Amino acid sequence: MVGRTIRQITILRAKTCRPDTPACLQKTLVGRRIERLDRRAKYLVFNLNPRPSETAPPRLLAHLGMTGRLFVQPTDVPLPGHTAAVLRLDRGQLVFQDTRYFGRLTLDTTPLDRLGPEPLGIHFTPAALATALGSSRQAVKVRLLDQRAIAGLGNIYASEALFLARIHPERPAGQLHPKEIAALHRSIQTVLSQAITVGSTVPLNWSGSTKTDRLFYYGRHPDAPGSYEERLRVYDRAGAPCSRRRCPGTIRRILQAGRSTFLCPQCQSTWG
DNA sequence: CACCATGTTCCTTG
DNA sequence: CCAAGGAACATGGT
Repeated sequence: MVGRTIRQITILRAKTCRPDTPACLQKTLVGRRIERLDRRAKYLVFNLNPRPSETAPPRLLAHLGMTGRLFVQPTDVPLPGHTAAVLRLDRGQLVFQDTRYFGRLTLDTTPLDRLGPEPLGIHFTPAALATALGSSRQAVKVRLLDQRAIAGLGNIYASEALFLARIHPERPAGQLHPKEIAALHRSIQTVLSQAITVGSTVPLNWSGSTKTDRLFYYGRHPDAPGSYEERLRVYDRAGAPCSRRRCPGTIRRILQAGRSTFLCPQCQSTWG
């Protein structure tokens, strides 16, 4: 997409670009060239070329929410159901499809200012994690989902990281011992790195009959059952035996801040 | 029919 | 100040 110019914009769901308006996006983006793509937390950042009078180049933020998909397709291919927005380019069109409309496509970049450190960035050290956890009495799992503490960790990988670190999700965040913080730090990086590796090995193929799409799945992959499955150890595995060697535990599901948490009560201890 | 869902922000209440 | 809970966004799978 880098180097292409936005020729036309169609917003089919006005709320997708809030707090902006479709007209604002139209005015700001049409005729603009995409100079660079960045990622910050779960935001995809489109850096656009500035106009002569402008000091700062505008940035377009995309967040996929839970069901969003972003892809380029030829202009003569019909739009899929639940298409929220279309950016027509020099060649092809960028489609933002979002079944549940939790996603965003906006010029409002203020969410970036509130984000904590990137878990795979150089600033994310055990000390940085200790700072992020602070002296909070909040459950560590809930804390890990706070994007101001750590940027880009979601519900699945929060459970996975705590399982790998053998830390009970309900432990108060501020009461973890230095060794546990070090283990959690390592586990977060391991879980995310492995997920990225798995994702990057899934072949991308838009042509022909296969719909292999490099998306992440926690259940069976729709086209390749078993072969490209993510290997999640606890998430969505309530009732299954713990995958840790010689652990007799059973994976349990609990609710924290309205979200599902999965854990093994046997090997994730409640008391450091 | 009921309940659940990979996310984030904002608001109210205690 | 902190923490918890609900709402909002809205659809589809089981």
